[in-house]
Amino acid sequence: MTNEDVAQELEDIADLLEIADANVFRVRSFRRAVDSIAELPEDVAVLLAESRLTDVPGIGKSIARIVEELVNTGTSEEKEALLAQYPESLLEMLRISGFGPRKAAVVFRELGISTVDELEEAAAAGRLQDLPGMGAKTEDNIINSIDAYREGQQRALLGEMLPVAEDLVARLREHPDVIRAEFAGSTRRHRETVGDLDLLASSADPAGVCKWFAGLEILEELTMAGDTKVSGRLAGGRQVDLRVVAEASFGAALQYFTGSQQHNIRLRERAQRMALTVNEYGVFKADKEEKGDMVAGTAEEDVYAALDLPWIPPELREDRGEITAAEADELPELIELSDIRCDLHMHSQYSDGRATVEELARACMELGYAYIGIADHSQTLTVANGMDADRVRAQHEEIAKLNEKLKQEGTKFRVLQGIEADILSDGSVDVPEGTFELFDYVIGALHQGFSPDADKITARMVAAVKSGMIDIVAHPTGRVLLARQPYGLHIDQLIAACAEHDVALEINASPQRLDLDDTHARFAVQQGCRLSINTDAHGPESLTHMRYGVMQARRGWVEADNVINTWSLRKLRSWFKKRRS
DNA sequence: GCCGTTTTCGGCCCGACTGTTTTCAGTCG
Repeated sequence: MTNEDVAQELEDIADLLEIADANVFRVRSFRRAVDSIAELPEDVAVLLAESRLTDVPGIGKSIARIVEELVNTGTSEEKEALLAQYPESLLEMLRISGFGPRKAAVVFRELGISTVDELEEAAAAGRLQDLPGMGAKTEDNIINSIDAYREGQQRALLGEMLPVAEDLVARLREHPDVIRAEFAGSTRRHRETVGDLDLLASSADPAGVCKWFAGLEILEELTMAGDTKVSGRLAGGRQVDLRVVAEASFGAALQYFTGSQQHNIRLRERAQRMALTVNEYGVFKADKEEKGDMVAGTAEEDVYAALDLPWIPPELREDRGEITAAEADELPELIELSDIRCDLHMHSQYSDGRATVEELARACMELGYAYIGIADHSQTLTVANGMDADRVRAQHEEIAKLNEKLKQEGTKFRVLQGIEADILSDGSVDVPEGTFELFDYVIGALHQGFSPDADKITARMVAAVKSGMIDIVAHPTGRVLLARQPYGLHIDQLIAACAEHDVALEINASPQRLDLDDTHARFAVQQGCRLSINTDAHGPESLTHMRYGVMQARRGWVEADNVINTWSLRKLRSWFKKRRS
């Protein structure tokens, strides 16, 4: 059972407990455990075997016992007992916006409704309006929400939503009554996927701005329209929320709406201990004499300062120890896009890229890089026009000529020759016979023969790492966001091997991959691995995806020196050389 | 159910909006 499976089972229990009207704090505990397990870099089974599970924040004896039961038997008594009272199909109903556990319990108890289809039918037939707390309007909303749900309300890629958020913020800023505007939420935290867009503005006339925004033609549907808050849906069903506050509260509101929810809960608990209270309008005194006195609110930095903390970068605000680190003044100095001096994984026309080597080089000079590496596919990957030995030699000559030309032009920009070599089913590396010496470096990658057997895949990759043939492991888990699960892989073993043999792990910056993810990147650095952030571009236009790779690295607490792309060409070359000797 | 620089018991973040209510519960973030 994977961590994801365990988290799902615990979430089911939390949902069922809520339907069963259990203690709200008990439910909250389960939800906290779900989050903790979902983002664990290590396998729960490993933690369990080493009795380290209760070290995880939010997991105590009871939940640890349930996890143990799940890992050993695939189910738990807790869940079975709940399923004896409520059918599992009720859980799907909770996905319907505006329809929660209370209403689910009522329709099941009163009318025996247990599926989304039955719910829709009952709402359409007007059978819900006699139930307590429901009326004709409720039925309309349920029908609309079920439509939206069926449209497929899955999360969207950050790479798709960030440009939309940037555009909407620009439009807000053009409004004459808007003082400041930003996007917040998971978009500002640069999460790899985004559920909805959270926008924030300050104004002396919040109601006027809300009214204007509610009338924008890009909102295909309006779901909520108050004097300080507007919610609607974009084409395609994506939800957008706008909040408008007074300028004096902008910093507090930005902090609040950036989240994450767990991070905010930790902050507020801390505020309570300091006799303060935090909400989206500011930080206020909570003790009797001065109750309500405002301490901070205009700037986000001031909110943290009022809580005796340095400002915490949004990417870290996930309740993963950032508040403790901030307290001790031990926040990482996160890598920035401007630290990146090269991109080492891109494809030219020598395999499946659209541009020539020179076009890629010129585009990267424009981006301000000091050098790049071309890494075309190897011969086994015929579908991607992988290079055989002859083509490797031809490319080698072309790159040498280009470097000579660049030298003549007086620039120090240089092009390295790498290769994205397939790691074959026996763990050998597909570098064409007699060409190994030509390459400045080799990237190892898995593209075919995905076995369902995690042990096999792991052994194959570890063998390649141990062979001394590869310098970087490309997109280590093989996942494609919202499309393909990672191949089964014991990533802790791969990370251990990379640390031991000084092989870098890639953070593939393609918005569809972002592989490694944030928690694995952090774990890899903790284990002593180097990382390499690369775009895997197949044309010049996707070279700018580098920013998404850097965002993911920042979420993984990664500093510039952990990433080989921040090194000078001289330093990187000597590292490659040392690895070969 | 979890947790501890007031605590091993007694707390647990905070507010907007909606729809159904005559003062508030449910849902959401």
